[in-house]
Amino acid sequence: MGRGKMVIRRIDNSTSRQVTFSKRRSGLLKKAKELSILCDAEVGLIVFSSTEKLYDFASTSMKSVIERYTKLQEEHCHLINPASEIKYWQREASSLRQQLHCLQQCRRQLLGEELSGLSIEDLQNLENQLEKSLKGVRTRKEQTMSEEIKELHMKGNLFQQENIELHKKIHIVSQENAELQKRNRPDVVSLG
Amino acid sequence: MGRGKMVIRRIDNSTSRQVTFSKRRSGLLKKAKELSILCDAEVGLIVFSSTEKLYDFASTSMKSVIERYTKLQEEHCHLINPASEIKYWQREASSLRQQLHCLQQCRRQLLGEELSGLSIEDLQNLENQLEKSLKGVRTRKEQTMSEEIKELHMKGNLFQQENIELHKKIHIVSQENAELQKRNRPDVVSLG
DNA sequence: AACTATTTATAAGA
DNA sequence: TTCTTATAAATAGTT
Repeated sequence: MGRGKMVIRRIDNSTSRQVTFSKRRSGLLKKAKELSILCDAEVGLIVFSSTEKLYDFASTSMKSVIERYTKLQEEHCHLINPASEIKYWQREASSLRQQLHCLQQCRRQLLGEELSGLSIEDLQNLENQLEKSLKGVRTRKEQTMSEEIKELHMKGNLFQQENIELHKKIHIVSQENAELQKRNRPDVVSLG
Repeated sequence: MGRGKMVIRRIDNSTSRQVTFSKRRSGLLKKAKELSILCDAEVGLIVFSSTEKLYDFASTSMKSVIERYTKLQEEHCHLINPASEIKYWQREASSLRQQLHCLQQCRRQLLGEELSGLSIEDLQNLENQLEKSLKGVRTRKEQTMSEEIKELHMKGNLFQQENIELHKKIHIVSQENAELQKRNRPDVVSLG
């Protein structure tokens, strides 16, 4: 719903990601509220932005929603005693380890390693992705370099200006000097 | 959004309330998911229907969302008497999460995203790495392709060989057939 | 933050 | 329930 068709994938541009977050967050909160009212449902919604900020809605109270939720989960497995909580964290760690493993494998492939086991299609996709990456990196590098060049030019110009001023000052001072020496010559002679 | 304008107020008719609940619930869950993906947000959504049924979505895990939420609310309050083992696993999960975050960032850079903040040297290194990766991928692709071609050739040859053999057999069999028919012709005539 | 061209969601009907 | 369709609502890109 907008000017263009959206692909649901992380928005790269940080600014538009922020803007979209703001718009969609309010839309989501509104719809959560509407659902609770229209359909007499108990709704709890928690959103953490990528900047760690919290936004939430609860039709009754978040405490009530969370309690009802956890109570329902506990009906199946009693997660109250420490033993099961340990198990929970073990499972959590295991899941995270799995994600890590997956990402590491992906990273190795992006590094051009561990390519055995990939089909020709996979390899083609990887090649396309790497070409895209390379293009992005080069664009960014050139941009950064020209920015730096611009900055160096500006600095150079400033130094040049300062140089000219300093030369002028030196000229003036040496003229004053010459003048003083001329005036002082008689004294010098008298001293000799 | 529908045939008529909606007033946000409890729907009296139980059937259409149910229908609306079903439609809007899926819409809400979809939008919650989209927000989490598009904007890299941690989202948790809990919905209890008026018939006590639970529907939920969590971008990470509901436990993680609820814990983050309650932790933020409690801010300082340490949960008393935590078995040190629980703490251990929490720390473990935290560390793994950090590693995940780090790898994700690395991966994004390899995908040519999130390049702001990198120095020219960083970008140069990244470019070199990507070129190396690309070379590796291409080499591997070509290798895989020529292996496949070789294999296909071999298979083709085998089939061709088999074909030749089959043709020979057919030839022999049909000759035998012709021979038998010739011999049997008198019998056939006597039968007629 | 406002505007609008579009897409998306969905209310009502089949 | 599921599909269709007319219309309301949301929102992506723009100013």
